[in-house]
Amino acid sequence: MSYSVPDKPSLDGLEEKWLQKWQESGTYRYRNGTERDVIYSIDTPPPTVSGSLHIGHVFSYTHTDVIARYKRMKGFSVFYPIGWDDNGVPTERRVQNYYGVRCDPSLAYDPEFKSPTAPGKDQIPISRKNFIELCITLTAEDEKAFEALWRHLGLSVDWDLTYTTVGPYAQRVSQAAFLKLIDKGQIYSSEAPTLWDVDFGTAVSQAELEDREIEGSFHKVRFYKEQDNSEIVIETTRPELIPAVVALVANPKDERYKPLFGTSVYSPLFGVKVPVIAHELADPEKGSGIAMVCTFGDLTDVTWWKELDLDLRLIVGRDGRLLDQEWGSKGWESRDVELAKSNYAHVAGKPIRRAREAMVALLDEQGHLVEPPRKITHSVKFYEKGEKPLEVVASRQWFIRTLDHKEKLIALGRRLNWVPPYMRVRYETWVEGLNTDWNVSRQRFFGIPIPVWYRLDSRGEADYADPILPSLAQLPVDPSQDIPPGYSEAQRNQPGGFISDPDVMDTWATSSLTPQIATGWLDSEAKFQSLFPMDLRPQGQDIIRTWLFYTVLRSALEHDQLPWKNTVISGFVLDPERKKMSKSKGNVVTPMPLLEKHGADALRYWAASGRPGVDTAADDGQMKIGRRMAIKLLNASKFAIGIASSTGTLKLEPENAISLTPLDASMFARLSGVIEEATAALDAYDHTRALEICERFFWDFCDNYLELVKLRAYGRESGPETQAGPEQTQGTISARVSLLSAVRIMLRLFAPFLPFVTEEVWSWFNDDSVHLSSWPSTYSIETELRRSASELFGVEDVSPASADPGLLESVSDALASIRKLKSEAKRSMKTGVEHLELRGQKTDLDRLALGLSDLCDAGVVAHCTVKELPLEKIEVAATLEPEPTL
RNA sequence: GGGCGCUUAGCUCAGUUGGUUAGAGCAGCUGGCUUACAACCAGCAGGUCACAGGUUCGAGUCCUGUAGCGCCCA
Repeated sequence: MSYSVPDKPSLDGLEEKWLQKWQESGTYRYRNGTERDVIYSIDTPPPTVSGSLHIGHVFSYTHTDVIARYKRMKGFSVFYPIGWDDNGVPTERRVQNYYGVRCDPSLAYDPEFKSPTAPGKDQIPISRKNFIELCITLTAEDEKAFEALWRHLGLSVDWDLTYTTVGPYAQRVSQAAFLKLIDKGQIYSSEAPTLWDVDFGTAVSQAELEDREIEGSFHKVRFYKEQDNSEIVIETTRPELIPAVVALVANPKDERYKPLFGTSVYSPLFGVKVPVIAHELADPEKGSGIAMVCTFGDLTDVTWWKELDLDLRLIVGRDGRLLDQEWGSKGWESRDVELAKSNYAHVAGKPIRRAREAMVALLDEQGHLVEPPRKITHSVKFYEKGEKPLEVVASRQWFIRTLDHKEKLIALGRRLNWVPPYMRVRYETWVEGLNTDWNVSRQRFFGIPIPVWYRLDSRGEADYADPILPSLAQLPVDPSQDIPPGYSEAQRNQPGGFISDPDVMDTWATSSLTPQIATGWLDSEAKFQSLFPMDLRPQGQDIIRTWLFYTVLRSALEHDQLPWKNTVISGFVLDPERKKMSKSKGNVVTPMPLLEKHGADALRYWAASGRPGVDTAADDGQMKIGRRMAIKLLNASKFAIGIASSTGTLKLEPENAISLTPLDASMFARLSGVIEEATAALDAYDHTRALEICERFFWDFCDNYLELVKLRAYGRESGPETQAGPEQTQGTISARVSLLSAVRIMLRLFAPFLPFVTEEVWSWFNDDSVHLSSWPSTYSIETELRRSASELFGVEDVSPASADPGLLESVSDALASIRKLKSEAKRSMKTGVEHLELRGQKTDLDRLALGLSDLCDAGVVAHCTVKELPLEKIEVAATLEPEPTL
């Protein structure tokens, strides 16, 4: 082995150099293992590539990479893929904004279509197929940006395993899982009231909801009793829904309304007769205590409609406008049809807000409004990506059964190892609070199609109860393009023929299958069994209720077990002022400039200093410390390796065996403890503690151990009085062997955290990659010593002296005392000490004696004496050499 | 309204099952160009562990309550 240590080591250029070498030599390639217990498989979060790259990605992906690198060094075959989440609404929205287009499914495909280079003022309508092509083009671009970031950061993923959530394989998995759920009766379609975003034109699921406080108004509105036309006053925030009223409800215990239960009232403006009914969900404290039930204003209306078996009068369309109605026809009876018609004409076709204003004006004009509307703020459900309150519309949707499995899902959650453990609570409260099955239909364009067709009868009515399914071998299918078995294209949309399900799946319906997609579930049973259940799911706390929950659900339904053994939940990254980052505040920190400024190792150091689950600020200071750490590693290693491998006139002839000095042995005794603690911390996914432990040791190694041994390590080869004796020669040999071994071990300890600088230093005196070396153990210290002894001196027999872990510390303490004396005297550290007196108890002094010559070297002590005194700790007194007179 | 987490030095954070005098880094101050590193080194100073009770021989740590901050769910 040759040693090539640069004179002026630098971090510059390390990243380009090593990224290229790792890529060329396939350092991180997954090596197929067959035994499950020597494989470590990671279910990496596929980032939404249409989303912005931000510092939060660097943070949590670094945590995962530290674990991946650690496990690789521990000898596991690490399965570490990455995926791109290209699916769904974020991509559609980005394509719309980027190209200035919108999808109009009624248009025909235009193969000649060229997207504008910049968005124009008005969005250009294009066909679904053209739109999807743009989605694919743009996501491919976005993936490159993400990949560049990940590579720059030094993530040790195997890029050959990359998948996407809209690629052909993901489609196959997603559709196959869908069909299997139909087989098992765990998925069903139904025409049901559904939460609906009118802008996006799609249904949304419970997991995508967000409560927001918005301004609204309470309107006191008169209804009229059937018996005597006397008035009864209700309060509502949704007066535009009065045409859709189907009942009034009050609490059964409410004395005010008890006499009315079972009677009927007429609605104002439209004269629709509706029953007054008791139901415990009616809150006597709210408004006048009696509520108007409409189909549908909110989810409570849905509950009442179901439980009380009420009529259905739908008036809100999917575009968020009031639908036309035929007053007087069945279901739209009125005691004054003409009045209803003329009043409804004022609101029909209008969007919700405008309809509301018009309705309030009508109520006021015709004397149905008791008093002017009263402003309130109230909590309303929104789609998390939406801008308008959700409406409830009736539409056909596919649902995966979740409510039936709550108990099982909670039990599974308790078998998962959560880091930190309290994150499990979030999962449990979410599962406990579920109130609807999972709606997986989305009325969007870019996504994985729901793989079913429906037969049309002779009148053109679809048979939804018995859909036509493709075979598994046929997948992936696009029902809007592909033809069901036994039919021809000519039969599409024809009576007696078929129609395709028009919808795509919820993004999460695919993302919840990342373990199956990544591990090749449909490809190779052997491969799948060797990787699944996976070992680790790292992810953010914000998607416990979505990604984590859904993945557990799918695994439970498909495999009847957990999808992984461990989950590590990362906290948020806050801005440098410890405020939450958000686009609207403009305080989002982008990672690339930081990577360029501080370097990947520095950024990784910062990330690794954030514990799982703990919110961490994007702190410039911490990154600087990381950079300093990397530079220190360069310098200290250069020094240690340089001394160890130096050749001079000094003749170093080891005996048959090399024996370490007590001080050197003490250093290794401490290092051994560091290895044990760091290993235990990483096994518990506490990367921060592992880093702290190693860092503490390293800095102490530099400040004390290196200073103590450097003269001895050089060897006294010059000067008349310092003719090296055999003992001194052995001391020099011990120091050199120790320095080389310690550096090799420390580099391996830091390798998962600082992959670039450790690899660089490693390359100075090793032929292989530090990242494919083994993680140190107590046992490997001996191996390392033998290796160094063999390389440096051709001797393999190293007998460590009986190690006293406390010796290095007590010698270091004594050195600190000497430094303090010099510092207080305002003298340089190289100031000579004419006479040093060590005072303390005999046992302490005897111990110190084992490191005394090193202490005197480091402290520049000429003469040293000891004095036994009953002191708790060693104390020192020193006579410094006189200040030079100028 | 319910739940979870946090509150320790000017700042950012450690602090294992309760056990000497509560630690580190940054910032500050005083020194030092010491041939690995001035992007460095040495030394110093800095804390009523949010507050109030309780358990205990002993509480930053366990229990109860209060306040503030953050997040999740209604």
